[in-house]
Amino acid sequence: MEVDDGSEARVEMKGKQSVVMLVGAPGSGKSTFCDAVIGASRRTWVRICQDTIGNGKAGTKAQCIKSALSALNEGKSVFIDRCNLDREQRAEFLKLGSAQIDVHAVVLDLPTQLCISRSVKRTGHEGNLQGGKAAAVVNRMLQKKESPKLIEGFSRITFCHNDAEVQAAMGTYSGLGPSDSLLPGCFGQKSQDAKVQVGIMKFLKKAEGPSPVVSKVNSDQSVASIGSSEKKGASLEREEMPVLPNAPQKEESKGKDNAVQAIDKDVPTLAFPSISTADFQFNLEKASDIIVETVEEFLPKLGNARLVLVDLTYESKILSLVRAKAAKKSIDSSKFFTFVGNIIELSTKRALHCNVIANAANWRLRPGGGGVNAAIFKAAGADLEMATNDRAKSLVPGSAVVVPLPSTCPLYNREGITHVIHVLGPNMNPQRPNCLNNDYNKGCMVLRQAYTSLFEGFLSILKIQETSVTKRHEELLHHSGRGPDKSVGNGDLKNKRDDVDASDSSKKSRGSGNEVEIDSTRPRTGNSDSGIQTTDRGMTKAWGSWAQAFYHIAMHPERQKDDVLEILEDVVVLNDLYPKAPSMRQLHLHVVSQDFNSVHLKNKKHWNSFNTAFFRDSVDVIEEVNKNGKAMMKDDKSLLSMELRCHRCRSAHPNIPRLKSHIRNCQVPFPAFLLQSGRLVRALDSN
DNA sequence: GTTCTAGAAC
DNA sequence: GTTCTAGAAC
Repeated sequence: MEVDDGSEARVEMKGKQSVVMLVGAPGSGKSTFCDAVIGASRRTWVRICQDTIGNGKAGTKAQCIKSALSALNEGKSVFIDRCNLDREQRAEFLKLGSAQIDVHAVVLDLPTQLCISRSVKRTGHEGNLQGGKAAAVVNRMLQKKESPKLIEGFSRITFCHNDAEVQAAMGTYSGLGPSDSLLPGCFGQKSQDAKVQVGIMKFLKKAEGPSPVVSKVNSDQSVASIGSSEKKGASLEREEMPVLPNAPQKEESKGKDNAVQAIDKDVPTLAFPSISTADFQFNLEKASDIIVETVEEFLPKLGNARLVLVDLTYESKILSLVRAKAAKKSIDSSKFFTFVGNIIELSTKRALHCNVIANAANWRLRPGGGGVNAAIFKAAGADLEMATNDRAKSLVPGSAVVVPLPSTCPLYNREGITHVIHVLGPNMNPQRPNCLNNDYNKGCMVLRQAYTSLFEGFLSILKIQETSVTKRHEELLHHSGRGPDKSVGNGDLKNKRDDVDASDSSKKSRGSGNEVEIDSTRPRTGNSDSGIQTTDRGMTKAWGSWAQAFYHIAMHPERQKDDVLEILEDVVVLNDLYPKAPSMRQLHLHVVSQDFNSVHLKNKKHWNSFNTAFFRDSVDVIEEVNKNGKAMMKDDKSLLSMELRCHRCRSAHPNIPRLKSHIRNCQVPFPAFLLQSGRLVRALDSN
């Protein structure tokens, strides 16, 4: 399996071709997707659209196949731009695949309402699906849809549920050079309740099979065990993205596109324009390198926060360069992606919620001029001018200044933007003051400084927010009646964040339950899209960042090639990240040996997690699932602090070193319960 | 989950 | 004084 590491690793043979089948309802953006990739790609693509294939009019599936074949024969790659919603429709096109030709699916699974509203609104669409009929047609089609599966013959399937994911996928395909190929596998699929159980049971059946996996390290006997990391009421459900109580439909009635799920509103996001490439005429190739490199450097520091490079049109050269370079570096596209839209109306017009935006400012920090600077100052009104003036009077190239927006500011009210970061890049335009005269040595350095200052500014906002949220949490816990401290310096920022929290809460609480308090006080960083889980008792639970490792692997197994042994549709097989099996988020099944003589087993909690009732054997869990449909964890922390007893002879020992020296020599047979029901599986021919 | 460390236990 | 544990921080 090759991995895109930015080197030549992904090159296979000369001229690897792809057939990419778009899967989605009318209005889901299939044609836009194809056009964006074709416009930016270094590979030759042909879009085959059934709506136009008959001399500009609708044609047949057979005509599409014929055109696809001839394009493939010419060495081109092909987009199949038709709905392809059910398996039967897709089957014919899958036959186009071969050893040299991968067939991929890109599933544009956007909200039905959005597809309908786009279909209804569109004029002159090739498929002639306009007006009121569209809603009925889209609805009917979506009722019949079957999600594509690898088993149909796709080598890669990418699911997109919102605009951001669509643009990330565009970036991935735009970045493909003529001889590149993408990793196989299924990406971005959301779990569906019913199917999940099936998937897990399939996996458990494998473990029950005749030749269970045998632990490779110093084991004399092995047992397959199941470990769910749920502490309370664990049921065998795969993790899925938490769903917030208010689905996007509410706002759709206002006629806004709601492509991005409500969940995105909780993710701190910086939207920034390309600095210096417009008015200051900075070289695009160099600028895109600097953007991607600086982003790559900052992403690990940003926790769950996102960076989004924004430009006005799909034809934007800088966006496509950055998309391609970011894809080549395998930058996490959920953390950094490019986005088409106007930076001052991303939330209301494009459903991308950004709490911070960057302004490509001028050195005097004055409104006017053109482009982004003029637009932002105009949209923010006098509030931004005053707030900026409080912070700084001018900027040197390569620096940035963070300006909190007062709550009266229209950008704050309408778009939910809490801060603007002004940033000044190098000027390469001889028509403008302080031109660098084509000195790109200096120019690149200054541009890099500019992005660094910008991202550091964003980081400082995140830290202030974190402190404020934690503080609020503490206040709630202690039922403190006093107001927030009015400290000098960033005191106004702190208050502002509190305002934001309050407004978030009131939005969420409309018509929904009373989980708002927990939601609005939870830490905002470090738990990302994944760290909060609602248990079946309606409580929310935060996972520590360490416990998320499996989640990240499960979501993106292709990025962990050193640890991952096998990627199946429902299951990832990997070497333990920690030599001693950890309690992690994500249902996982361990292979554990019975010697317990490991240097990594260091304390009481370690020992007792394997040698008390806290430990659930896979045999028992499977039986419980078969009987009750789910399995429960032992909800008893005291099990982990019990006295230390030998797992063979049950003798008690005062501390870990004494216990360990005992178990090295204890030869008493294993207790009876372990010997029953196939709990112990013998490894090879040793005893 | 691991690492670090103060303080308990020896 | 050294060993070990338990809790906090990561």
